[in-house]
Amino acid sequence: MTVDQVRDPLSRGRVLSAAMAVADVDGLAAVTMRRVASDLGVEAMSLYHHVPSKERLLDGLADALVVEIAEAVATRGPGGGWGPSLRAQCLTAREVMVRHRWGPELIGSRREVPPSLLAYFEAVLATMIAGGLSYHLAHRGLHALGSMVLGFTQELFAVPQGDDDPGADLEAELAAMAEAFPHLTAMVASELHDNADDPLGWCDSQVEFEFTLVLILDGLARHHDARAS
Amino acid sequence: MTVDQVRDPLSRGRVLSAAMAVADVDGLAAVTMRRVASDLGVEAMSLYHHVPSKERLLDGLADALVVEIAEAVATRGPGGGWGPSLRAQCLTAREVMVRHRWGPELIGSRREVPPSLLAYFEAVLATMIAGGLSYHLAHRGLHALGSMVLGFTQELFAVPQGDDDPGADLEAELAAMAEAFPHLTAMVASELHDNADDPLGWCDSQVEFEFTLVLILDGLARHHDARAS
DNA sequence: AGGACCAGTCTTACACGGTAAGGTGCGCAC
DNA sequence: GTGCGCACCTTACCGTGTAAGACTGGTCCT
Repeated sequence: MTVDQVRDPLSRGRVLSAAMAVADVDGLAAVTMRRVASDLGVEAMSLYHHVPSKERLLDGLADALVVEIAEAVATRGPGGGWGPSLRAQCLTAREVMVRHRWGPELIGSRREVPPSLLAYFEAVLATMIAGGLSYHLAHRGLHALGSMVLGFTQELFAVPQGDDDPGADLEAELAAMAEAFPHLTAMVASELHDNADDPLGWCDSQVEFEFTLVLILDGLARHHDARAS
Repeated sequence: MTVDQVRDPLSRGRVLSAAMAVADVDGLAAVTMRRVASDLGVEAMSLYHHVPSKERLLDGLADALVVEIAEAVATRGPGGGWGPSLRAQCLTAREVMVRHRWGPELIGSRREVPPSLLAYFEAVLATMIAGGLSYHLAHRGLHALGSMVLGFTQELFAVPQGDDDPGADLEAELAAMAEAFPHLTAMVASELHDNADDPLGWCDSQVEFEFTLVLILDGLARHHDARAS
């Protein structure tokens, strides 16, 4: 019979959406090629036409999560100074993470940082720069707040992959990135300039960790002193 | 032939050690019943006499990790005031996490907090109490520092499991806990007392998150102001 | 000594996971 | 029509966790 309705043709996006739905309902462990496919009314192997492997599917899922965060954060109005804005942005990000409880587990299991994290960082960074913070301080703030929301021990700026294209249009790529993430590229440029003697040391996660640690310890000390007086 | 040497008899501890060795060398994904068994010169099913399931084995692995952290932290001398001591403790904890890169992924995947986390918290808390911090402030510090080191979004104090024993010796258990973790129990008692009207609200992770967030934002603001002046 | 018991290990077997290889049917260019 | 190619399906394989039960060697009672 030709009563079969025309099936809309599946796509990477639909696969990722289905995977996210499964994770939301039944947890990350339930995200299985067969399960996702079945939810889409399709066989498992069909997914491989839109996603190269399960590991990449999970990468995509992580990225989709970060996109959701970045979008939610971007639609936060400026509201007040940079402090309150940042606060609102972080709380929004946390809301998304809480909505998808599998977030930390998934992100923790990825070897590389989801590309869309750059968009999220750009938004947060823009707020700090608009508030007049130096690039250096903003960089540290990014680490501190990033680890708050995402729960990191890992390197934040581990660039995903070595290039596979010969790098002929590497310049063009950099230019595109500069346009998409102006504050981020400006920040990296500034930090690189300040660390001209040690170009690899501009982003040392141990140093950033200690900075955040001191921030917290100082904060606790001030609360303590305030009550003691 | 009886040339077989007497094999030392395997045990939960040896299983966990082997699992940790596998994770250290080849990552968490390589921790497989067959692989762990094979490294012990044994068949996979033999592990089940010492560990009820793979999930529980991973629970045990997470706990072993936290034990390592707690022990490393406990052997840190007092050195200076509470501030420097805390700093040293947190850096030590981080060292262990960095040594076992699978730590965040594993902890993120556990539904419940490893029991030995209490020992670690007790050590950190003891430092704060010795420094004169109030139980309330110390509680908040515990959250802030705990999420720094372990990368948490999850509830820290989610008590593992409902009781399976009828609770006849629940009192005895509480007494034992009070002896093993005196500061922790005192803190909980104090916080419960302060929240007598809402006994469930003494530990609201959202509130704790916001507190830590403000700590960081205030710290950034002070750095900014210091440079502006 | 002889047999019952038992804890620890191995063997076998199954269901379920990811995915390689190739088959099938539909829409389109000529 | 005929051929092509894409999107999907079928089949098959190997690796995983683990249930069920068989095989050891030792220990304890009698």
